[in-house]
Amino acid sequence: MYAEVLIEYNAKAIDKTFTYLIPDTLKDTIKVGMKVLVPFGTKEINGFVTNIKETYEESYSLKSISNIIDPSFFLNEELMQLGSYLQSQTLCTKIMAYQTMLPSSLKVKTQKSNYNKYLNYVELIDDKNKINEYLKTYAKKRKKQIEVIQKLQEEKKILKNTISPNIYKSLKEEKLIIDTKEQIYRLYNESKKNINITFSKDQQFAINNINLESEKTYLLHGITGSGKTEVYLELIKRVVKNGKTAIMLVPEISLTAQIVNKFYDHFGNDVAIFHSGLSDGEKYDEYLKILREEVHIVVGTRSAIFTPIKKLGLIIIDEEHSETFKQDTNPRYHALDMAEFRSKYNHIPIVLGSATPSLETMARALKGVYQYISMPNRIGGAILPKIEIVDMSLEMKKRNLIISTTLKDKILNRLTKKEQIILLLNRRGYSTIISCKSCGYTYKCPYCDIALTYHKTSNNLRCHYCGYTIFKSDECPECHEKALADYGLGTEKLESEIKKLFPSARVLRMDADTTRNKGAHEDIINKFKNQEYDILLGTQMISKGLNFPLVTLVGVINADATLNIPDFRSGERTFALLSQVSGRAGRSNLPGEVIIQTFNPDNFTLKCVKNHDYMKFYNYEMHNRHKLDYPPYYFLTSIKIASKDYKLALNEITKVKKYLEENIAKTTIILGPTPASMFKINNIYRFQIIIKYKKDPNLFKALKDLNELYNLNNKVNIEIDNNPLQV
DNA sequence: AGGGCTTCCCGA
DNA sequence: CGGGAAGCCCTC
Repeated sequence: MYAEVLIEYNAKAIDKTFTYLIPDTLKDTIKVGMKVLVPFGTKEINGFVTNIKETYEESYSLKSISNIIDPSFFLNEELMQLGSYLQSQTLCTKIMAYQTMLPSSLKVKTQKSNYNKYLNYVELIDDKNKINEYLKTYAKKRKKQIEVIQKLQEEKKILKNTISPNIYKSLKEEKLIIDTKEQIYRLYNESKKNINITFSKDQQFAINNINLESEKTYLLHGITGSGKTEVYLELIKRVVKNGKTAIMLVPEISLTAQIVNKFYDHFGNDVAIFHSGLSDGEKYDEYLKILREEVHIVVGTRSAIFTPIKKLGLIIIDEEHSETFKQDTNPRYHALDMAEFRSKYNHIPIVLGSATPSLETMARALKGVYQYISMPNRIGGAILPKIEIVDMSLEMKKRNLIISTTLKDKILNRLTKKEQIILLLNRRGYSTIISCKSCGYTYKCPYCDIALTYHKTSNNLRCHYCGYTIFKSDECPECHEKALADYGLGTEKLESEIKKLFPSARVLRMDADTTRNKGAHEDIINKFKNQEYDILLGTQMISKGLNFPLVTLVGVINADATLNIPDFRSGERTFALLSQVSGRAGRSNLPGEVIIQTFNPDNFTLKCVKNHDYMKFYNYEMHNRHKLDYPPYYFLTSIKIASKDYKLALNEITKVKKYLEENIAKTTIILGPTPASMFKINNIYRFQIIIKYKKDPNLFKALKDLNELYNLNNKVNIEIDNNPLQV
């Protein structure tokens, strides 16, 4: 028998299978989808079996597989097919596709001997005479030893580390005890509670209208606080009752903490969890629980879509609009795409949940491709917070650069009432955007409607989609003030400003810096929840799914920062973010209030946020997208060419454009080449082309060919991203 | 990817 | 002529 094996070097040049002989000793254990050790060139290296066959025709002589790395871990038929689909969609190397699907503890190059974790016990030997003899002989002398023996007679086994080392040693020397061990899981939770939920009308409607026997995709559009989680729990309960299993994807760890606890409460140890915060050992254990079919439910981030759970009955993607479901490094896959594959394979439904669905999803729902289910009311009759927009250009004249008078008064008011406050500071983009500090004017591309990026060396502003360029003038083209600048504010500066303004307030900061360590994230959330602090300030990570009943005020410091990021989706992102952060206010019987500070008080997106009007925003934004040929009307693909050699990169990207023009449909729009949004990193220059298409049967083949063309070129690298989120 | 083999350039 | 860097190509 022969095996086709992929070599575990992620290199385009060896992205093909090599044939090996299967030795007789491994014939019965080896399976497709297993990791093996093979001789390759001069050394032994990890490989991955993609096929097993009886015959072999080539003329070269074969080497034999040395060993199987771990026979209990392999990708099953479904996942092998999914891997191949992943490879074809993202054009990554074959080995990378399969590696992506296995937990990282199995990905390590130098294979660790064992991730299994055990508890060590001691037991008595199976020789009663010998034990009685000992008890008799030393009845008076060795009291401690006899205590242990008696305890062992009662309990059969006791933990090794509860016996003192000297006693253990002496009993072991007398050959009276033996060591035993039992495997344990690092994460274990049995705290299943009996919880009865009474569903709201909306929730009941949603549950009744999702057909668990169908193969449909549902959009569950429920406003913040409408109780989507309880719908998920009920659906999963029904799936498990039918003997099937479920995967639920969540955007990130900050959400996972609260959601995972809810799942533990409802399902106890029937849940496996996956997220990047787990150690390799923990991931290994959770994976093992699934392989051994000990759990029915998987909750995790993006990569949890690849778990080998059997009898899959339902896939849920919570916060469907979240961009974390698309991986932003190779392989650039979208979890929804993978979910659709598994839905078709298993003939099961997908439920997408969101308060602010992505435009793509909403468009499909309205077209009837997805089934649309709406939950327009908050549970318990809670009302949505009142949102007020504050014009910062008026505040500028009062020298209030960071906190407006309105927000300041409201914060003081909450502090005296002992209620809590969340302040959101938007992330700035990577590129420099020029705005007018007096009137809020921002330079935009007339063709692409995105903010122009400032290039200091040439003192001009450029669109990185189409290349449109204008010179930067000294004064604002709108109000003619000399107030054009790149404004930026970090969380640290905001923190010191807040402390200055409210010296008695207890302020907690949450951003990339303060959450670097494991568990720091949860720590901050718990501290704030326990009212150890009055004000929580941070970046977007504070906006997601957190439920703090005492928060009655949310302040958005600089709504413009996300609005002006040069990306056609910046409006959509701003709407989702601000709606979500607004949802943090007034989640109990205390009414909530939101203050949004901006230089663009008339911005349509902000007005829609203010009125909690998703549909109005949707229609407005769809109109823009239609006008400028953006998704969901067109699909996008970005192609980047990277090289240390500036001229070579420019040369090659021009060739790529020519190749595309000759090989893809004439109706397809090719934009660029332009410098990519991160043009020069580590002395590597990157140019990009953006492709907009509706239907192009030739495109995929052309991309595949281009990818292969550059496989053997080690001076130039090509990066292709289908449906990119950031362009 | 990484090792081995060839090529090519330059100094002696 | 030799040595060493640089490029090329193969790995079942």
